[in-house]
Amino acid sequence: MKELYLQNSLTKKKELFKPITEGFIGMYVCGPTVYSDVHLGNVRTFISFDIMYRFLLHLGYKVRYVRNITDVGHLLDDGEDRISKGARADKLEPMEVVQKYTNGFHKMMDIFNTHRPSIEPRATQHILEQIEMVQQIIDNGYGYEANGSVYFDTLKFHEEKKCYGKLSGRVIDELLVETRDNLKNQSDKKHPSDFAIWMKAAPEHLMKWNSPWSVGFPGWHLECSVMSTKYLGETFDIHGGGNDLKFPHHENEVAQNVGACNCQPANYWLHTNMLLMNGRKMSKSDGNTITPDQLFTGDSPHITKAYSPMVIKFFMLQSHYSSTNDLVDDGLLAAEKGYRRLMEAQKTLAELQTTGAGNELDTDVTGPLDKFITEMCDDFNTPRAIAQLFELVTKINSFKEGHLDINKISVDTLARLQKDFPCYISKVLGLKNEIEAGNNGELEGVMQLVLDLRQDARANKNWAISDKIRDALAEAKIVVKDGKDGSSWTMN
RNA sequence: GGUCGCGUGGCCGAGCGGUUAGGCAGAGGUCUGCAAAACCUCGUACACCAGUUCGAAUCUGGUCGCGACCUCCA
Repeated sequence: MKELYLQNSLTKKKELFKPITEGFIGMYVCGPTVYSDVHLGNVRTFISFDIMYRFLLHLGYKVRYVRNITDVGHLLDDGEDRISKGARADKLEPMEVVQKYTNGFHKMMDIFNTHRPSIEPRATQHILEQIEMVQQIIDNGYGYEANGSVYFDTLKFHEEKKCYGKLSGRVIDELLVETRDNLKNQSDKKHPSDFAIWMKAAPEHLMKWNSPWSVGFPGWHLECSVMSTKYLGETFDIHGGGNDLKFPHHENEVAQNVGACNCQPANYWLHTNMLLMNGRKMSKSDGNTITPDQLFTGDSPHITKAYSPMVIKFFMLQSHYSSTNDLVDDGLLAAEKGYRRLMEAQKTLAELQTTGAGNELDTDVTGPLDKFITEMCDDFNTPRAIAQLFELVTKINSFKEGHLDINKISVDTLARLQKDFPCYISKVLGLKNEIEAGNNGELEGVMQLVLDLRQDARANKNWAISDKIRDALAEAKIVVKDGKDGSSWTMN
């Protein structure tokens, strides 16, 4: 199997990937909290992990991809549960809220052509296991109960295990100082950096369960520790999430797992970077935000036109997952053209044939093909991998135009190109050909007739008729291109 | 305030000690009835200042600017 290198947040180094069990990979990614419509930033993160999942499958691994749905315990600043807030706002039962936005999330991820995870567990389905882990943490001496809530003892944990803050680069002494002001209204905690693993519920709280400590609900960080352990084991291969989750969420997750099982949950931690818009983080409060639907319809002051899901996805893949990605109209416009050129080349490629008389140009084709995989093996470098695809676009077009002699590549090489090029685009990068999708059989027949008539006019040098047909079609968003071997058309 | 990261040609965006990133836009050319498309050629960019080095966008220090996290966020 090809060597794969990953940038590991835990060690802050790029490392050769070694799975725990040869040929198998366990991957856990923190999923969304389903209390409102999906944010575009979520979309980028989950597209990034989908690409990783797809590529690992392509390399031949058997991957168990677990991505949770957070449906309890994720609190707002004022301490209110996000789901409860959504329930109040929409006048729904909490579980109706969860279902509504889970459905919406799935629909959006389908629109962006991502795979569903192998397992998609919900926090509320794992209350028993969460209670068990809380008990384990208490038994190991890292949890303490106060007024019905249970807290994780970060100071004791750090004194014994010396690893609190390793993932996020925090120093526990600083954490104690920094959050001192917040201590006043959280006096149940021994130390300000301690965090709740079980919370006693107020009487009006909508979602609560019985436990040895109180009628309450689990802490947000706990659910991921529990569900990753349940489905992937105490130690698994890859844990992912947005880099805004590094602290406190992932740091606390590590602490809980080490505290409960005395082992690191994941060998490799991967963090995706944020999606920006016009150079600033997307934020609802200052209007610097855009929804997927607004992008699809063009209904936003930030963009000049509508963009299709695949164009948006292609735009995102042109930057590396660990870099910020700045969503700007010019960038989207450029991505749209590049994406179309890629799709056109795919169509052109399907029609190429070679006699295989020579093989002088074989490496021109196999080189970029090989390099695509090499780049992807280098921490999923999609921008560089896509650059290799464009090298091939030029080759494909040159073969078609006759600028390069197609008979100078072997039958096998052309066959490989015709198999791998579309495979990399659709299977590895998950890009669908939206241009093709707009066509249908009936239109195909009509267009053939129209182009035949126009060809007759051209043969008679009747440019007036010929141009009239072309202009009228352009009005209907159909672009006619006159090539050497007749005319072709595409939907614009 | 603390921690971390970033500043690349008109725009997006890779690279992270010597070798063309790539896409889009722009200029010239080939082809074509014209156009479009396609192909070929082209710009010689790395915030600023100082240092290390035979050699720096890439390493070190400083300056300025931006961002993320520290409190809910993918």
